[in-house]
Amino acid sequence: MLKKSLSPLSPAETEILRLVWQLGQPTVQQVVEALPEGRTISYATVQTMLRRLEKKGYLAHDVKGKAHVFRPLEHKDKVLQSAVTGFLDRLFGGDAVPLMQYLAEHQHISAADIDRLKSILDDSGKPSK
Amino acid sequence: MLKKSLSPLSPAETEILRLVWQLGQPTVQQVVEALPEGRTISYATVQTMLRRLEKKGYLAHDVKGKAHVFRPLEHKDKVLQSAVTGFLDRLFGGDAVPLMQYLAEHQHISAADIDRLKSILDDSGKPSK
DNA sequence: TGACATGTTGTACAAATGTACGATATGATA
DNA sequence: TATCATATCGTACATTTGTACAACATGTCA
Repeated sequence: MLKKSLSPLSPAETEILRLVWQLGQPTVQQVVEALPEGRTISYATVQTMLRRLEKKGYLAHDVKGKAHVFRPLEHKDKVLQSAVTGFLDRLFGGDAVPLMQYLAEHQHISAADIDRLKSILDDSGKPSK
Repeated sequence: MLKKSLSPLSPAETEILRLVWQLGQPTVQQVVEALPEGRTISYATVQTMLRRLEKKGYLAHDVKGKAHVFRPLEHKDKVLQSAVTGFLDRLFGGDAVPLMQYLAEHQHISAADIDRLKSILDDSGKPSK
């Protein structure tokens, strides 16, 4: 069986896909409502994005009343994998460390987050056992 | 004085801009040679990217012999800022923590890197002095 | 059951993107 | 100085992207 690799996601599509993950099984309307403050795109545009995501194989929909309810088809991890890898390659030549440094320095990371990350880092540092 | 915000960078432009940073003051030829293994795009295409980057205000060039020598106009940090922020917003709703977790879990981070990151995290955790 | 609000569908379209060819200019070299 | 190799410049062009309108369909409620 040939494993069709996913079509590339455009930035705007990525943005919408994230909202679908966040919402679970949203309708177009719900996605629109979940758009972040200040991000104003029309209902029709969101709909187009969802349509394209479906065509590209990232989503499927069920009909509920007269509305479409969208749900993810591809595993989120898989999508993250390729999105993050692509980004990392383009901007940092594939090296995660400078990106992590950048994030550590420029983003707001809470004390709790720090502990959590530290333990992940510890685990990956000292393999298994 | 109005501070014109930078035009958005396309993925392919980003890829090329990174190489310019890496190389310092490269010619088209040098950028082509620095392309990662397996990334095959023609000289002419790289040239177009450099031209567009220049038009968008990210690069300038000097003439050296018959070749153009490109150099960054915008500060790398500023570009990283907007590229990382955009990516983070689209894929993680602006929250850096899940991205860091993802990187910590999926990328190869050396023990030395871990120490380095931990100290950065410590510093950002306990604000100054 | 007829109108209304709300959905989807079909379609459009300018701009951006990724890719590159052909023509022309120009240092270098014999 | 004539030729060659190497640059740039102008241009092209199919796709993709971002955005959205108009038309048609369909639950719902009075």
